[in-house]
Amino acid sequence: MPQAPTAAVLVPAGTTATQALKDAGVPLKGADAAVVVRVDGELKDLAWVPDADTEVEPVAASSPDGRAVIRHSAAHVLAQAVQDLFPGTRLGIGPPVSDGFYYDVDPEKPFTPEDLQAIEMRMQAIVREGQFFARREISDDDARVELAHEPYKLELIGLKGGAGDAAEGADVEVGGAQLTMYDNLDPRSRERVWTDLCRGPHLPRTSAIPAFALTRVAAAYWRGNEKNPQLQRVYGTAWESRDALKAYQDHLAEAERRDHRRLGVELDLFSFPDEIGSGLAVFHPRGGVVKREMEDYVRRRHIEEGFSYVGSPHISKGGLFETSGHLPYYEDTMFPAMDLENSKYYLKAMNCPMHNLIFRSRGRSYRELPLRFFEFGSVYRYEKSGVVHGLTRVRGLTQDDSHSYVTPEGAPGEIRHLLAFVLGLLKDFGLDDYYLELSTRGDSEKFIGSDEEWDVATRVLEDAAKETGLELVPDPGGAAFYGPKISVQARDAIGRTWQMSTIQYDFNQPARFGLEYSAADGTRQQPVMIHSAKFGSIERFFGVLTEHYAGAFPAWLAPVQVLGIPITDEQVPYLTDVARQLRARGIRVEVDDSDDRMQKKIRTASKQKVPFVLIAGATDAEAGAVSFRYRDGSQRNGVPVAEAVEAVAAWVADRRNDDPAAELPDESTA
RNA sequence: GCCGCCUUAGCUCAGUCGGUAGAGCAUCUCACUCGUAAUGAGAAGGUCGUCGGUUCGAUUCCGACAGGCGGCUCCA
Repeated sequence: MPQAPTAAVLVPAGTTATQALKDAGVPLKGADAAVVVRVDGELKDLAWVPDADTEVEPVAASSPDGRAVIRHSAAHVLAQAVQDLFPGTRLGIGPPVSDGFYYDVDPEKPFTPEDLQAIEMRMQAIVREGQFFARREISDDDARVELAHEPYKLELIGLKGGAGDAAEGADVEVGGAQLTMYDNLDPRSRERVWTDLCRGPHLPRTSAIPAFALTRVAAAYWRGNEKNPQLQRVYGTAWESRDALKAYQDHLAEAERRDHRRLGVELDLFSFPDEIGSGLAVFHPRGGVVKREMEDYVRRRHIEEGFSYVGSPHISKGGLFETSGHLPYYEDTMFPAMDLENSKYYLKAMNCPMHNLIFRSRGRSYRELPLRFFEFGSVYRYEKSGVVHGLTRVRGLTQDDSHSYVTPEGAPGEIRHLLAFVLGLLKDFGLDDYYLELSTRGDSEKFIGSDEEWDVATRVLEDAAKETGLELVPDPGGAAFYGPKISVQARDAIGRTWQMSTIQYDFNQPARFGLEYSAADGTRQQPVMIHSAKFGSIERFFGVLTEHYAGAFPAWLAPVQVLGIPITDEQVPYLTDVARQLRARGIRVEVDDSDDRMQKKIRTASKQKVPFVLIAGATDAEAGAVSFRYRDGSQRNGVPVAEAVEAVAAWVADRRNDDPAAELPDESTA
């Protein structure tokens, strides 16, 4: 990415920043052009004229701030185009966001895709015209008169200064103490053709927007509150150059290709039959292999880390969830109760109450602690219909859920242990793009327990999280009702983040369940319980992994690890024997004995993303050899069968996450 | 849950300005036996998401419901 021209420039009193930059030789055209200047951390228009000589820092179009300015200006052009084409449309807010911008508007009728095209064309016309963005200060009262026909803007005027709290993005419109309007002026007549309440800064002219495109239209609640009316949110993206826009669009296209929902169909991994219901997945044999490999590995690792594998049912009488405290808080996200034998039975939405009962099944000694229960617990949550999304947001999921029961003194050590375990596991699966989030108590009444308890719990988690050296993002108010949590947020192919692993410190449930252990001095003490899910949910982790590898799973996870392709039918028995030897080593291998031509079989294997393709023709068979073809198209010909079997078996046994290829050593010692 | 859009063969999609439909891939059959991403020919496959309404007639128009997609809100 190009670097901002950061060398400071002196703007003499009474001179425009533009003139000073020009005199200093700072570029004003192109991807590195200065689009605004920074003065004491504040961004100013290029037309800004200081009262006294002032040092400024040019802000390049390609810098994060520069892009935000381009996008903000593009949002204005969007709103202008909308009002040109659909007079009477009211304006909400139009801030830059990551990778683009949006403008919330309230038109007579929702926009159609054709409307979107028309808006984009009108925007292009406005950009070509090269209208000036002119800043104008205005008093609150004058603004109320001028914006009398814009009810949403009037509301913003009242929020001035504190606007950042009022609505995400609102502070870009009315952030400061002094209200400003930005007028769009006709380049020849200098007549005002459009105006908008805005804090700025903006590009000098509409023609300075280098490249933009509208992306989609959707509804959004005014000021983010579902009680408010829904506006039409038009999304767009804008960049410092056509190339940057193109690169972004290519990125989106690539993300679409990696979409786990698409790959799930193409690779025959899983599906969501309508007959079962929304958000309820079935895993097909190939997806089942991946899922089982994930589970086998994570189960083994839990046992190695001192966890005991336990089991619990999928439904329970409601009293259990009353005791745990879940039912009063989350009844609306649990499936409705079944009435049976004068009891209400619920599908479980969490596993912890069941594990608490295992703890309580007999007297516990401090000598047993930390006591660690783990299982693949299937839970059901009635997610709202609009939020269900592939495997990443489902209504039936399986958590690799564990609960550690520890003495209060033992809690910090156990949390460090869990955190190291979790991060190690993610790494074993090749996931490394993530950060930590610390979710703490908020103001809401849902959080139970004393301030002191929360403080202790939060500090313990925070200390452990900081020790990892990973980025730690605060998430106030995001905690569970019973305690704070650390979560690992992983980024998927499209840059969305998904909560994966969680570690939660819980001092409430042990009290609610009356959990006790006998301490060394003979007294009865209450343990602390620490909830932890490593994948989070198997389904979500599956989805994220699928996108991470674009369906080309590491060999140890791949549904089919080796595919044998004969050059002619003659080699089928030969390859079948090779397959037998591989199968004896635990390798998942198939031989393609279909009628297809060899080239077609290779194409099919490539599309199925099989890591090792073993080809054998007469030459190979006579030599007792096979030829490797890897996913990247590279080859290794004439490899003796014993060596080939060993190479594949070793690669898989090593759980290597990189892609096998000819130029890489097949036998890893690393 | 809210707003908008969408639902035609296993998959991806044409199409019918209202007269019950078509392609490619996949599948099956036959021929071909081929050295690193698509051999050829043929066959089979759909009460056009479901239910209701309008109509002489609905896959097409209208409504409800279900499912999907994009956002918003939510996410123990």
